[in-house]
Amino acid sequence: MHLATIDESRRARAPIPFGLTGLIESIGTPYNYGTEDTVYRQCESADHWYLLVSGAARQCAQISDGRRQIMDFLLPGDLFGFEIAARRECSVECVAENTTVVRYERQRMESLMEADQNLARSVREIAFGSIDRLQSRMILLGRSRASERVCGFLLEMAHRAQKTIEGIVALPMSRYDIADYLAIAVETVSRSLTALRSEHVITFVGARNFRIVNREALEARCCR
Amino acid sequence: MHLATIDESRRARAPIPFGLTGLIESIGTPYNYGTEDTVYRQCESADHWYLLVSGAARQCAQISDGRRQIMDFLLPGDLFGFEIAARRECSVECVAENTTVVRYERQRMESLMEADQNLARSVREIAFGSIDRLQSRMILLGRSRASERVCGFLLEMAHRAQKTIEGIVALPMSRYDIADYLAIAVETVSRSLTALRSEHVITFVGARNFRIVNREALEARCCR
DNA sequence: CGAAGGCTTGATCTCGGTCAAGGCAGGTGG
DNA sequence: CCACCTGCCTTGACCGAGATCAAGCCTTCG
Repeated sequence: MHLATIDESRRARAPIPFGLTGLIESIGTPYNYGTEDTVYRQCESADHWYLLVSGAARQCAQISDGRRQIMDFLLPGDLFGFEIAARRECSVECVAENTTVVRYERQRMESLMEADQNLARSVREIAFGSIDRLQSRMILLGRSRASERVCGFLLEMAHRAQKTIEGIVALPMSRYDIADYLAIAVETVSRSLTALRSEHVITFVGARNFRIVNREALEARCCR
Repeated sequence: MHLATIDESRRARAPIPFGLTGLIESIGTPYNYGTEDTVYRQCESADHWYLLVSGAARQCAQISDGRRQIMDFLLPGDLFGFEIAARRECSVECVAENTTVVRYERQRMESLMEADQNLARSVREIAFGSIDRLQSRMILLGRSRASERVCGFLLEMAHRAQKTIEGIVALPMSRYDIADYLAIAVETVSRSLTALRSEHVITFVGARNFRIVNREALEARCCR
């Protein structure tokens, strides 16, 4: 039931959240990136907020042992970069070609929120929504098997992604990214996907596109 | 470095956050609970915010397989219960005798925030702070060994707890609660604690109180 | 005193991490 | 056009951390 929560709150804010549409031109600055480009790095000063408009990115933290944890994948409509601290906790790197983000000065947003109660409430709700999603993800990381995480991930992507022709869902990120998002090994991701394919739950169109063949089976495998 | 983040943001908001001190009398209603009492349950309607004043509580979600995940332990000064959804995602149950919370009507807080920019900003910062802490916890759950989790937990408790005489730190919650918080088995919690004790990193005063003997060793074991 | 719940310890088993290798597709240079 | 390389993905074999099962201990409470 919590995986559903992820999707609902996600869907609610995509593709472009609240009244930001009008703000994009007025106070935001658009930027364009390619694959593997960095929007910002861990420990840089955190004085901007961002809105991802097109493409995809990953938000990740480097662990001291060299591995990394991907906190979230950022898709069109996602607002990100509002740390409370002065420094970035995570870096944000693009995973898709031609990724566009709009950047807003934090100070300016602050004063804008003072003036505009609707904006203030929207931002608050986005923050609370993030908390809900993070809690759901905590359950996923804490209390589920590797194969369940993969199923949950596929359902999440299917729900968030703009559906293309015939229900084909794109996976813009690599298997390595998926592994670091779900906190399991690449090999395990691969094995889980192979299992789902050989049991006709999903099919693949190349390595980076899939289609759900048996949604019931997929859902049954994710919540345990 | 992320475990440190947990502590910092935590300390910043305890014992009583921002200007709520004045609000407690004016618009909040105090409630008193005993051990195992429920403040609210999963799926109840979510139209109040709460401030924990004394005692301790756990915020937890029930998983379909019967297990549970404890999202957070609530200690004095913690504000909780701001779901975006209409229904509670988690239940909150007290773990200590004589736990006091103050309840605020959400509607009333909303309108108060419209009037008081400082309050609005404070709430926003609390929310962003929660996000930071949740992300740190995600790293903990995703990318660390069982023994590291236990060490991190002890350090967190030592930092949050009001220090009693001679650096003795109370663990108000049971081993089962700790296990569900760290997403490991009770037996593993017990074994890790035993190991730390037999290596003279900590000592116990009864089962529910401990003292850090060798802080360096404890810190070295948690961040990997 | 006995019962119950919390805590600890031991024995066993299993999921998934790690190591190793091979397949496949796209890009580059001869 | 083919050979080669490189990066990504998949598959297999093995092993270990930790879950699970089982049992005993200690404290508290009726």
